Amino acid sequence: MGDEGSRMNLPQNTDVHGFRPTPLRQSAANPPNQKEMTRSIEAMCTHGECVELRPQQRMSLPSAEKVVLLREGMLAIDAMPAKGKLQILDFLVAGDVVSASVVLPTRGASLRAITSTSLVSLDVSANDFDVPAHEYRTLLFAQCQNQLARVNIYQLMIGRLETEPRVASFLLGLVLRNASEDAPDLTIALPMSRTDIANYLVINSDTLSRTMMRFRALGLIERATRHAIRVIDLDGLRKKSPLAPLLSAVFEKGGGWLGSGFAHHAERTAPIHPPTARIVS
Amino acid sequence: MGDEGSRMNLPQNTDVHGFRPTPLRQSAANPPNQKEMTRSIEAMCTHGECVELRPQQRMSLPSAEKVVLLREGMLAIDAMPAKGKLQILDFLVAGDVVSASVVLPTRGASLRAITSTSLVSLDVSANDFDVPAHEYRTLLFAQCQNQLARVNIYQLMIGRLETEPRVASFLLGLVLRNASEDAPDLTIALPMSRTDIANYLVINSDTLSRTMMRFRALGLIERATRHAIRVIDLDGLRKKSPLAPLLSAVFEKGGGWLGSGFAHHAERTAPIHPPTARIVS
DNA sequence: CGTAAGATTGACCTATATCAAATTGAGTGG
DNA sequence: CCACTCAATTTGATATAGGTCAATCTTACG
Repeated sequence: MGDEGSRMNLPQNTDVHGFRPTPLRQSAANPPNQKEMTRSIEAMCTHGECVELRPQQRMSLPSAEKVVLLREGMLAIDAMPAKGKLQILDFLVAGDVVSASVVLPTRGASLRAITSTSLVSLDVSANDFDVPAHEYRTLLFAQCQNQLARVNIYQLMIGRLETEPRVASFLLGLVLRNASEDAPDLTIALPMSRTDIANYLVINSDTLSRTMMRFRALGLIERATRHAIRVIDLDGLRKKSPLAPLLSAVFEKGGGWLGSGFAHHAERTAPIHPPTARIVS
Repeated sequence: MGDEGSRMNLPQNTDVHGFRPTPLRQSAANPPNQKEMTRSIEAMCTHGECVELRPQQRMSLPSAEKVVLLREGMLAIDAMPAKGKLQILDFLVAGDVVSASVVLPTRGASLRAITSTSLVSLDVSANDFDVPAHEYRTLLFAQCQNQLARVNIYQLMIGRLETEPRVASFLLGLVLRNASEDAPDLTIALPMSRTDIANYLVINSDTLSRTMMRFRALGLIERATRHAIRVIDLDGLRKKSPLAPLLSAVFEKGGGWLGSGFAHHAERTAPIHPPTARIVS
């Protein structure tokens, strides 16, 4: 298909959403050479089909032999375990990959763009490009490990935590992922709607709203815009989340468990307009 | 350490639990040669440290460079997201592997033997044995994919399903994994306690009990022994589980999504005595 | 048999879901 | 620049699934 589909003249979106394509991160154990990896990815990209999606545009899941690499923007993985009950399994950011095994063919499962996104669809079995098969395998393995770690945190979040700890953990994860020690800009972007967040956390969006408001009343956070909040009392937030140590270990700079979380930088987040939805593929 | 630890004279346990060490299964995409794989595993085993665990014995999680391969028996992966709230992330059976990335270092996370188990601890970075590095990588990757698929189902189960569908899905998964088309023995073993199951499903054990009783009253299942139930009305069970199609696709013989589920054969399940707990390592 | 851990059952209560109404605010057209 | 419109969010009122606690009941095993 090439990169047809949806690359029409978006007023200014192409320039507005603030996501830089970041290189894939590796798992802590056996970290392959960073520069090498980046090159591999570039090479792989030239062999895949590029697709651009506009906000709220959907895409079917990659087939078994395919792997989708997100280069820019934010994607949601939607699933529908029970009729009418949407669950968002993950928010993906630049550098993340999706393969069929990451998202089983559940009824109603699909990828949905939160912001304008740019992605490449690669063929897993095609070993015949510039990239050595070994490197390629390593990359996939690293990503797989990565996904597993993310999924683990998610399991714990939606498993036994009550609403407050759950929301706190979500926010904390976002902050830790973004914050740099020197410039503690604790603003986090939430390009997705409250409903999306609620579906991710497996709570009601009303309940989410109430909880966020309570956090605001407690002086833990404040609202920057509708799609960005600033954390005021980081320690207070930590106290609300039993997963705080785990989140630090995994997401924090230097914590070094692995990279590539579901967060992204906030200061570049500008107005995001979700125009029309359209189905691709 | 070799295989010291806990191999004292258990009355008859060593002979009683009915788990055969099964070969690792592969993901559907790119399935490596089965016989080759089995050989790899054998070879790898000779290079790892073997450990035997008795029921309820605990073991710390494998360190980052290690991978634990379960050869026989059943293990639970315990985690404690919030103080006092145990969550069982997975039940592992012969052929499954655990690595650090599969279970993040959460507070209170550990492996616990449900039945007597036999396992090997392998060093991921040691590429210098009989097994070609390539094969080894492939194996790990396949297992990783495997885990991801399992984890996905789990997410959907504990995510948005209510109690009945959740329990039904759990049972259905177990049945589908065991049943062979010709001899539909719908007996499933539950070597773990109700509390363990409840902690896996993230529901209260009281609620689990009630639900199971309701299923029994509805004629969906009947109790064989305390640690085994028989499914009477498979279709009835399916109707209770929105995940039925997914479970079929993943676990059913010939469904061919992948192998290695959390279920195991039931007819060989004999009295299981959980004697004393002990901490290893 | 006796005993104790595990499983079932009942009574009650609370955290969230649900539903609906009120508010906000981003995009639009004058 | 302002009023207008519609969707997203917040907030209030109410309902309920499932959690909690305590009292049996079962069953494995000494």
